[in-house]
Amino acid sequence: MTRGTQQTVRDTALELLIAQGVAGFSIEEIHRRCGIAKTTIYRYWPSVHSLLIDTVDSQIQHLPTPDTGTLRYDLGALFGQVMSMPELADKRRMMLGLFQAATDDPPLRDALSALTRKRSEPVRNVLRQARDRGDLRDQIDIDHAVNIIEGPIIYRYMVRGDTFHPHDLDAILDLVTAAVTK
Amino acid sequence: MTRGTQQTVRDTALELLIAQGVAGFSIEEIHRRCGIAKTTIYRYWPSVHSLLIDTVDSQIQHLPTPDTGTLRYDLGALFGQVMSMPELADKRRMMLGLFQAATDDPPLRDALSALTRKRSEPVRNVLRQARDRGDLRDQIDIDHAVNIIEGPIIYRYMVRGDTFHPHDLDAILDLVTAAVTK
DNA sequence: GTGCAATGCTACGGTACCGTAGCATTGTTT
DNA sequence: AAACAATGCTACGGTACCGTAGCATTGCAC
Repeated sequence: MTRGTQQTVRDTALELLIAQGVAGFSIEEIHRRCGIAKTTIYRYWPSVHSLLIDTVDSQIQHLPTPDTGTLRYDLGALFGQVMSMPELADKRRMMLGLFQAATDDPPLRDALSALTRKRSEPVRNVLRQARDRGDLRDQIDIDHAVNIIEGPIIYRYMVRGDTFHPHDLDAILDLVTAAVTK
Repeated sequence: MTRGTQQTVRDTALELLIAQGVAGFSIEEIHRRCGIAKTTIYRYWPSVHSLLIDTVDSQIQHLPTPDTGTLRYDLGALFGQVMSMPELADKRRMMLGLFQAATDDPPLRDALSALTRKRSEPVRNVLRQARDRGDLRDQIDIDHAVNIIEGPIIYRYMVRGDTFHPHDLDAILDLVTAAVTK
């Protein structure tokens, strides 16, 4: 059951990365959590580092794009969903650790860019829909617009870890929507 | 020369925190860097943790507020200065590590809030100036406005570590200024 | 120059991890 | 049941830190 073993390690590694962040990511802890022998893990991954990269890669997933007909509603639907997901506090720790570690680790940096890029795909999509409807300011750069929209929310709730009230989300989305639409 | 010793440790600790981030912050490394004996350091600080808190506190400093008469120019002056400071890449690592570590460390969290609050003080000030001139949208919340302005820039350059072009800064500031002004 | 406070040195015991070696066990295939 | 692959177990040697103890040294105060 080669496949099963590797998959168990992958799952446990992800669980650990979410729970403890990069700092707590170790082969010994993965072993403790899933029982698979340290030596077995080393037979499939040459180092902790390679397993970390692998784990980050496995996180990349496709997210659906809402299409309510209005940018503001699309964004509300999108972030409302994200901000209410259960493991948010844990993913926060994970992401901060990853960003930090990626500073001097090019492979991790690449894996992480792919992850964040994929994660912001729906925002890019709803902006394209808005542009196609003619709702965006002229000549606006989509990447900048994505940045304006995600930035305040991510910085506030993911980086600083401030408490979240739906009212705040609405206020922020009102403002950033105003910034990019006609 | 009690004072001198403690100050040397503080300075070295800060230098190390900037260079290596929280992960590389250790008493032994501070000793290696400044020559002051490990035991002496432990005579003044009971643990690594307390020295870390102390070091973060010592980072808090007052920043000047520009007053050009226009919000957009004030912001340009402010962030132009910040984005061109020499140790930016290193402070990036430091801040990310601190935010992460603060997640489950209340004293550190408090020290860090004070630091980020102080750091955003000039932004709050130029927004107040703009409001007093009557340039802001009505009933806008200053804290939200600060968040809208800093968020995109900090997320992009500090968190993700993307390369920085002055042109991008201008584009972002144009958009966020539009979001908060009449 | 004597005495006392500050600082330094060395050596611990403890913890947690890395990555590897050698051998034992399990379980599937045939 | 024999053979083989996958997995597990135990024990290493190595590294880097923590925080403490005991004693040696320095250097300023008087």
